[in-house]
Amino acid sequence: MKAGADIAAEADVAGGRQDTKEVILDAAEKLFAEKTYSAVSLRELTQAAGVNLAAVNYHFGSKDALLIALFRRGAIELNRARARLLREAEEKAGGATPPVREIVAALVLPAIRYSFTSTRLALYNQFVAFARGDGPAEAREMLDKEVGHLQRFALSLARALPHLPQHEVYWRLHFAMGVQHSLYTDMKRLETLSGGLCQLDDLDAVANRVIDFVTAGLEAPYTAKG
Amino acid sequence: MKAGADIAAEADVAGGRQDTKEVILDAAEKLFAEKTYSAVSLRELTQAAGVNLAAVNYHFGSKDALLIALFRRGAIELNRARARLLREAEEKAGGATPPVREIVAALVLPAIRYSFTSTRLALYNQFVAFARGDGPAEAREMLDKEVGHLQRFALSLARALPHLPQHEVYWRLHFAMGVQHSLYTDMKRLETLSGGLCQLDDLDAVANRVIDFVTAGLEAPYTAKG
DNA sequence: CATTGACTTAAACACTTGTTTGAATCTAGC
DNA sequence: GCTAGATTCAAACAAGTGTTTAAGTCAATG
Repeated sequence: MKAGADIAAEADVAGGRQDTKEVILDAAEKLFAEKTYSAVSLRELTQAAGVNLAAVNYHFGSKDALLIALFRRGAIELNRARARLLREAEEKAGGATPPVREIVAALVLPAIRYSFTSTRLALYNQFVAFARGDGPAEAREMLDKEVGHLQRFALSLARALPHLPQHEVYWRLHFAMGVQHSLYTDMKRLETLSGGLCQLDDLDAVANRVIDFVTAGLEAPYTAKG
Repeated sequence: MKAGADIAAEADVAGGRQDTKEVILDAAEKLFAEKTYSAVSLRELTQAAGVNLAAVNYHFGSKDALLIALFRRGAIELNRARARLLREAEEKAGGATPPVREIVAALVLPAIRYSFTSTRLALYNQFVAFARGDGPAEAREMLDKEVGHLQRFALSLARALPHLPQHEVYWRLHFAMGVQHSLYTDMKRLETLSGGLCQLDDLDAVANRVIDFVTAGLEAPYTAKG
């Protein structure tokens, strides 16, 4: 049985090999993003991580549990960063509503940072498919909690865009998430489309681009039908 | 050996059972979208399609070849529809450049239609992962050809948005594709986020929403850095 | 130093995977 | 009506899957 894994986390960091649990998570993050959760075998995964085959089942219980732990690690960090930025923007605005552009920045910046430093976000869709499919109820609950975090942004945007009906705000927030997704899926397509002209190199430039696009989309005039 | 499969395609349509090849493609389209290419076994797939286990290998050669054929069927139809709409918009504009909004409509409308009638588009990301991963060169070539079709839209948009440098046009076209993707991935999130308020029910309304958002994003002022 | 408990390891387990086979069935064409 | 070729079918195949086991290693504790 395991026990002190959490306490003795940073056992021999300088020694070269970090905590096994985290080594596995890192390797899984990379491989699941490159291929697919179900396309990556535990043998391939553990070999890439440099750990024994049984390590995954020992430390996480099962392959499914590994995916859940992996998603949890990423979701917590991401939502924490988003919430902090949104709070800062709200404080800066005093009692008033922050401008749309700053709400968008709070929503989008953490994800953009991840796009530059890791493949962490790329497995979101994988996890959704897993959760909706055969995945356990625990996975579905995590997705629901994820939605809960987005509600704060929906609220803020609704206040900043009073000319829009509530459901339109939801739709446009959804589209904004789609733009965000485009940063860690299909980047290859953009690179070949642009002949190598467009790449994830300058974080500030990319961030500005995304924020410009999304802000304009959110602020677009509302053309109700007939 | 097979031979007359293509000619005798519509053998007994009225009899109840359509061509086996297409029954398999339809079932695969549905299942691959719901779960994942590698998460769907041939046994599950053939059972859902009501055909024998060996039918896939007989008609397509392998599971991989089935995925490729599936993607090809969808890509051809989609690109054909897009190209037609773009051509019509250009003809309507005479020699001049069509307005951004109509270019966007040509790009987006066919995909939106598919989102309402089938799960066809949902496997795009799956296919990308497959092609970049262990997939055969044939798959990668298909993706490149896909990019080629997008070039026509990049060109049209560049003409309609002369104030933007070329690479910025590419980026924004990329974002537009991201918005499009949001229609067939994560719709569940939007539904729970909005408490069931937002759904894929009224095609024209959704189309207008998407076109409004994307057009505004594309036409956003260009804020070059430094 | 011996012992405990967390961790690692190699081997085996039961099971599912995609694919192949060879016989059975069906369908035109002479 | 019979033959030839396309299609279907049940059964088997080899390879790979996630998981479990039991022996082994190691560091800290008493």
